Amino acid sequence: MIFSKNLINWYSNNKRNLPWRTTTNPYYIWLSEIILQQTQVKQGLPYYESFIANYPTVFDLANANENDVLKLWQGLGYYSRARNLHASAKYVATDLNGVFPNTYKDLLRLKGVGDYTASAIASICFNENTAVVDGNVYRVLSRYFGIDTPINSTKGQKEFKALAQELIDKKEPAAFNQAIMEFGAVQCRPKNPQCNICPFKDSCIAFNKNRINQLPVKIKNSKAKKRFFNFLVFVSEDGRTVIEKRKDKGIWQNLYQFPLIETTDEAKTKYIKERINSLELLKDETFELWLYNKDTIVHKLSHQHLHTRFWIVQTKTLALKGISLGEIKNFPVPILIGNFIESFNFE
DNA sequence: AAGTCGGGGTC
DNA sequence: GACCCAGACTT
Repeated sequence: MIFSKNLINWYSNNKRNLPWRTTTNPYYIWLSEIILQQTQVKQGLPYYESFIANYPTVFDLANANENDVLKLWQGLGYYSRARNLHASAKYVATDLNGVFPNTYKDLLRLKGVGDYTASAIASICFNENTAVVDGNVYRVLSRYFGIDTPINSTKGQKEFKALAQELIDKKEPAAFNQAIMEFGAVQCRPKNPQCNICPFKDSCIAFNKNRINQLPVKIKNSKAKKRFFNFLVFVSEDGRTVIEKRKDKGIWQNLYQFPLIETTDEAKTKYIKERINSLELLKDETFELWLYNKDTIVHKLSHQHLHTRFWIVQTKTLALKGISLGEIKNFPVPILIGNFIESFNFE
């Protein structure tokens, strides 16, 4: 198909120089694809570099502690990716003797690897004829072919996957897949696409019907909910504080945080004081309480707005537990906590 | 089929 | 504010 040939041609002339494009080693390609899920290249790039530097082989990653893997992932978000990455590394290292699955079908068995990622690895590493459909592909195809089916509907997913599979260059699946994604990322962008210099503008339906800014169609998602977080930052005279691991399902699973009091609305100082008094941690210890951030920090996630306050709790000593202030930097924490630690400047 | 899971960036 | 990003998984 001429469209596919032109796309590959465009790619060979315009592709960015990226580190994972110099290898077909499935470990590195897999690593890059997991990191790049719902993540722009610019944001993922330094994480890719640090992962291959710290874990040059799948065995290194498999032998790591989950805490260390999460620490390296800190700030990238969607932390289930890191947990699944670690679990899959163990699976490949132990059950498969370090040899990656080499087909789309078998790759799908890895935790954290879905249709897109299995297609990407299978095509890039093993020349399998499986089309990738990511956000870029949805955009390029919906515009070029003028397709109105919502891309986040079941019907849309099937339709675009089938179309991409029809278009893929069977002799160069790796080049085609990367070409269509790169084209979407660099030229056929969500906002202000470069239609004026586009090699496909004569045949692009959206461009010729002046519908570029209407496509792709996407079903709107629900609004973010408000939550109110009160973190208790204990600081004892002997330089210790308290952190805890988030065990529950939900955001930030297996990351660490200061003891949290979640309320249904902006908490009053009196209420926080009462809650601290009821903690076993302090026994009969007296404490001084002050609010660190006068302005509530609103940390925005995709589906939640976290109205956050950091309460400093100064005491003489802490009953058992706790860590020294300097140790905090070894634990993986959400960026919300990390930013506080940096500004508070422990020790 | 609808929700959930982050953080950074653009407009 | 709304929307997007080399999506996957759970309910």
